[in-house]
Amino acid sequence: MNETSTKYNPQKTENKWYQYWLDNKFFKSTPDKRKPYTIVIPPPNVTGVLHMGHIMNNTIQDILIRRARMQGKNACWVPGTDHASIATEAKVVNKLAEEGIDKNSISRDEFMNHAWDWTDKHGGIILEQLKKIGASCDWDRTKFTLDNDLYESVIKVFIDLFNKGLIYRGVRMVNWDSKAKTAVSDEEVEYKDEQSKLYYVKYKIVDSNDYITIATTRPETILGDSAVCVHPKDERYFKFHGKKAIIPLIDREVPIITDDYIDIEFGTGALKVTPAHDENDYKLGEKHNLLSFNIFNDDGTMSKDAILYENKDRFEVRKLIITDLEKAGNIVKIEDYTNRVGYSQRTQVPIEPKLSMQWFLKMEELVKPAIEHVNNNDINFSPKRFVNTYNHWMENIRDWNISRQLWWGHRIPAYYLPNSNEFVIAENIEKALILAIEKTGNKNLKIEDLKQDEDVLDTWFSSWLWPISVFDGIRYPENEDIKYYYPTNVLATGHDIIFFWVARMIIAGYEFRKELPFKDVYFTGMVRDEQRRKMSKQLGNSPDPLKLTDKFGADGVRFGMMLCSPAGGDLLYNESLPEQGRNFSNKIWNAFRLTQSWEVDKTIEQPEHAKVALDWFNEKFNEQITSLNGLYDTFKLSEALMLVYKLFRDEFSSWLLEIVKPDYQKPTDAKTYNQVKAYFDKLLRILHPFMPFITEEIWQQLEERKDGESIMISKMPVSQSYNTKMINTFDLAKDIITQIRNIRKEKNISYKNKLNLLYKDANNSYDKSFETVILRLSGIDKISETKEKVDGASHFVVKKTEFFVPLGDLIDKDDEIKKLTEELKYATGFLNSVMKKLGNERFVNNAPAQVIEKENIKKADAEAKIKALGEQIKTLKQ
RNA sequence: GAGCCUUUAGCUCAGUUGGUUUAGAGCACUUGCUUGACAGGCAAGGGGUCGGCGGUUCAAAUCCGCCAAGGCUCACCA
Repeated sequence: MNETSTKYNPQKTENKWYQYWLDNKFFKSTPDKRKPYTIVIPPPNVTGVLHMGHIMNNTIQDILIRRARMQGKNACWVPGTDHASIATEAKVVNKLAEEGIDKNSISRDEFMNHAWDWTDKHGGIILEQLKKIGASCDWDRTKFTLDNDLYESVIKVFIDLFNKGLIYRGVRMVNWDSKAKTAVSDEEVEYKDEQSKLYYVKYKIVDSNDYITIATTRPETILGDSAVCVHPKDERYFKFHGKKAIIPLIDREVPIITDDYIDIEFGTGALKVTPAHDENDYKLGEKHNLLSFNIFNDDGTMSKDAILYENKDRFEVRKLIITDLEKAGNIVKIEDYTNRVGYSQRTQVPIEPKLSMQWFLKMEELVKPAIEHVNNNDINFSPKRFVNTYNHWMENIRDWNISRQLWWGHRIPAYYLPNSNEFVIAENIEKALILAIEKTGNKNLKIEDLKQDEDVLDTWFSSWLWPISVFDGIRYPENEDIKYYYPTNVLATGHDIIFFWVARMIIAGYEFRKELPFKDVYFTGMVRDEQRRKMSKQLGNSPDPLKLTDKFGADGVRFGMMLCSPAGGDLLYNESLPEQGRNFSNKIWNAFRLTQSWEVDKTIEQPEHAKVALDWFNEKFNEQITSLNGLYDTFKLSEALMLVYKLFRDEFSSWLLEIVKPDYQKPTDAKTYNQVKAYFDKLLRILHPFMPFITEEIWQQLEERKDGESIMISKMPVSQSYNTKMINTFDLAKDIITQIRNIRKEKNISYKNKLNLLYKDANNSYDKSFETVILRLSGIDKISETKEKVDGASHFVVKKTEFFVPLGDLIDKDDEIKKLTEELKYATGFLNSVMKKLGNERFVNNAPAQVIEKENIKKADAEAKIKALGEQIKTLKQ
């Protein structure tokens, strides 16, 4: 009669329900009287595509937001994308290069047109992909960091910070990315250990035949040397104090200076000093007033100032100069050496320390409230340990280089006066002109005379405002949205961007709204493969998430991702995870098919076994809801899912449904049917945040639903008190059933052969509440009391009650004795461990009374069991 | 070099302020059952001296110290 497929088919339902949710505007949120629950998405790169990390991260957010919505809160999940200046610009530059267009040959405006074309073409694909996994974002609120309102917010913030004296411009040693041709922040540099060489090179001493030997890993920078430095106390070099050395190949005379920065033990104890291309050398240069030779061009080739090898790449030059130095007789030796080389996080080329003019944000004062409010738990990190990492960075914070030599981004609102380094800061050129006239007193200045700074701001300089700017709280601090939705409730993001983003959002929150940006931060781990390798395109170990959803269903994939992603821990992905999710979908589906197949006969009474089982399930359900809420509160989402999984699969399907399902081709009573349906409904609701599609599909079929009804706006079951005693009693019944099943298995007795069960209850502790359940699930005909031991019966003890299953000839005495002896051995061992405690005088004198009481109960139970087992063995042996 | 974290069954992890059976779950594995919801399901089973050593305590997977292995973050040794 039921033609529903035995397998759940996600393809048939997922798009349908997503569209239904959209059509009914269930994701939409506007301020009202309810409590808000707000999440802002960590904006993915606008031209990015969905990867496994996004699935995990956004599934977490969707779970939290769907639950909040069902709890009656006004849930608002704001989606959006990030312009990702350096990454996107690199993609556009590459694309232009493929078309034979050099970025340097076109104007800024032309480039921006290309970049916008690219963005329009590829942008937002990732948001469409998020819909496939069920993300319930309020799409009407979708933001992009280069939208006008967000752009203006960034500029406004820049001006504000400048006027507070926190932004300055200056020449500093910065991390130069010679591929993207821009400076990057300290955080954007990744250090890698690298096998390289340590070159020992001798420099001739002026007016002498003597040489001084230095050691360097970067011989190409010899051309930029302006001194040789030794430790003032290094006796080997006393003779060179005050002398000059000659740079090989270019014959430049440089002073030999002394400074206790030098490590006497390292290399030869003599250091070549290249102030323009090394942070420490730069400091030495400033201290000792050395010349600075900038020997590199912006693209990493040698500049005119290098004198030799002009326009050749720095790494090619490294080889060339070694050959030339060898020819000139200056190489003393070359050793293998492991050192750390900084790479640009975005372009993966080695970073070149370089002196350049940049804009910086002073951080020292800004971080103070951000440190305070994380450490006093106003903002709560899950897991807690990330507070350490956070503190370490915040307490050693350095000024933030916020300028980038790129075009794709928010252009720095500094306008230079004609032929001058003097500038004014203003939100647009018209206002800049007014300020410029004020500043110079020159009323003839025109807009054309002003020149805007060419640089754009670091991408993170816009992202750090995200929780505020998506609600337009920078431009309009008193608007209804920002007042209602801010602070947001929870941020779910990877711990790899704790400094880039999380810390800076907290700083911005306190600076611009005097308030935290979010109450909780849930740090996710990385998605890795089974060998703990990061997912990457090169390794080819990253599955295509959309293919996975095709294969296993979005619910299956979500289930797989969540089942073992502990907060902050890495997820070791393999395909068995979504497979388990798909299998569970089938399980739910088939439980539904089962209930659908029941025919209801309104004339029959509810049988006793169904009544007590449903009573028990009510208590069990409430107990589990209470635990579930606790897990949510502590962000233990994997455990929360596991709890729901077990509740559905074990308690509901394997126990409850097995008990209440009618006999083959028999009808069921109306009361049982309705109660089961009601619990099914409740279970679907608690499952919904994890598996939104299948729960909607079944929920819609479970009852007649009106158009516009949906599980996603139904009420989440709330925690209620529950009867622990009933739950425990049922557990004892489960024990008895398991024991009988074991006997059947051992003796190979089919369920078709009915058995009898007798119990001997000397302590009056046997609870009969679930007898009808025992009868039903263990194929027992009759349960009766006995005062005496029963011959020819299999025997077991649950709690303090002895049970006998008469088996007649099937009993093998030796087997039975062996089994009981094993049990006796365990019980005796257990009793011994209890007695050891109770026999310890100091334990009895010092331990709390309730602990001792528990031990006494254990002792009594064990003794009763041992006595019963012993007697039974004795009987058998007669 | 500094700091932080981790170490519990084959794998991934729980284990709440030390005391609810001489340690738990999921997956994997083994066995049995299954023509009446479930290309699977059900039932059961095996598997751990809680990284090592020492200490505190009546009581330690849990607290402290040392050691070992692994990981993360930060840092200017050419």
